[in-house]
Amino acid sequence: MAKMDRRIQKTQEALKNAVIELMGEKDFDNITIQDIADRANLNRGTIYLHYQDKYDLLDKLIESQINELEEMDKWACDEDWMDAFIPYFEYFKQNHLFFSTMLTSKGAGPSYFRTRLLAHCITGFKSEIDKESGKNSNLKDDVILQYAGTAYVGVIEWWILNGMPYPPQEMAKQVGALLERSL
Amino acid sequence: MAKMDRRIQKTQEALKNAVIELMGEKDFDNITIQDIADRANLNRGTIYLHYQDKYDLLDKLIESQINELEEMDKWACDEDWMDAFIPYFEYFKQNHLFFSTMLTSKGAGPSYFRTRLLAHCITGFKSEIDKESGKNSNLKDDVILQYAGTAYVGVIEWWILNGMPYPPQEMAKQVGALLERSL
DNA sequence: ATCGATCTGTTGATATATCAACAGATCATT
DNA sequence: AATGATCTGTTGATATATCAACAGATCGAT
Repeated sequence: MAKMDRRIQKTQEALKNAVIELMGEKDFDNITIQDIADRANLNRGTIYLHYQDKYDLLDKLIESQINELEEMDKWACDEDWMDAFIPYFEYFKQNHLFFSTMLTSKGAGPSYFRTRLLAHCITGFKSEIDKESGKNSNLKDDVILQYAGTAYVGVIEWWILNGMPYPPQEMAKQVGALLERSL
Repeated sequence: MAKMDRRIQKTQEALKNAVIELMGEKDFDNITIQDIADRANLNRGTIYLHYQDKYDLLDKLIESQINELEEMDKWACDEDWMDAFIPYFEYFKQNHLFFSTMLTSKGAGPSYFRTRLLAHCITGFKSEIDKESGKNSNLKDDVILQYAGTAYVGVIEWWILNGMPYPPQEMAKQVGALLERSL
């Protein structure tokens, strides 16, 4: 995601917010391209410059959100295991509308987003499994990853859908501690 | 203001908000075109497509705000004298950030905007002076208009700068009653 | 007084967004 | 089944926004 033309950024941002808003009001299948264009204050044709149809739009929106997470992976890497999660939970908080909408939406398959998010987390955890201390010598990587991944996603989901009852730092500390035990 | 290209609307809206924000932070003279472009998330060159310099920008921004008021004059015309002001005060409330910033700004001349607003109001009142009942037979139009205009603008200013302590309807009723006596 | 840094206003090539119009698809109603 | 209304995806002409680069102006610090 080097540098994108400002107009594309704005268009995508407007579309993202429009979709989030509309999905809060009706089922995704009942949302029309015209609705999205109107809400985003864009010409309908503009949408087709970037996407095939509304499903492709939703896909790519999710994709780009996941990509932002991947971007964060590169920066915060070798920090303390607890603090490493602070920026993530701050990010979740900033985009909580997106996450809560995507995690609860019924329309576009029962949370296709959840699946994508889980896959991303598992990929990210792969290189973090402790291979040295021997504590995992009897455990399969598959199992560890699935365990830690669903746990992590589950906590994120719980935190978002319950109004983010703890501050990001607290969540980062807790989740960091738990993940360190699991991996 | 028939129908404007969406892009121009968005650009102007972004610039308006950027200028409002920045004027809340520093003196207008110390604001750079680059600042405005950055805040509005626009290319600096784009500003020059529409304006000569930052002073022209401010002028035109004020101008367009006044124009919106003129647009409203056309619609709400022959209604009840009290209710006629409701949309105006709702409009003031919606744009209260603009009004409060423009009315307090020291940089661009001690409220050039106030002068423009007053001129607009006086123009609007011209056709509303009671010529029939005879109650104004001893009074000069000039004086009446200046009196009512400054009074009206003064109340708007007070209302905005004091956090809009009464709802728009209440303000419309009060101001409507007072203006009816004066004109 | 000179430097370096920033701001300014402008240019040209390019990318993107807009708008109006189109034909075909879908869907609800009659 | 026919009708009308809306949605869809696409097109072409046009308008606007972007970006990088430029030279000159301004200003503060050395």
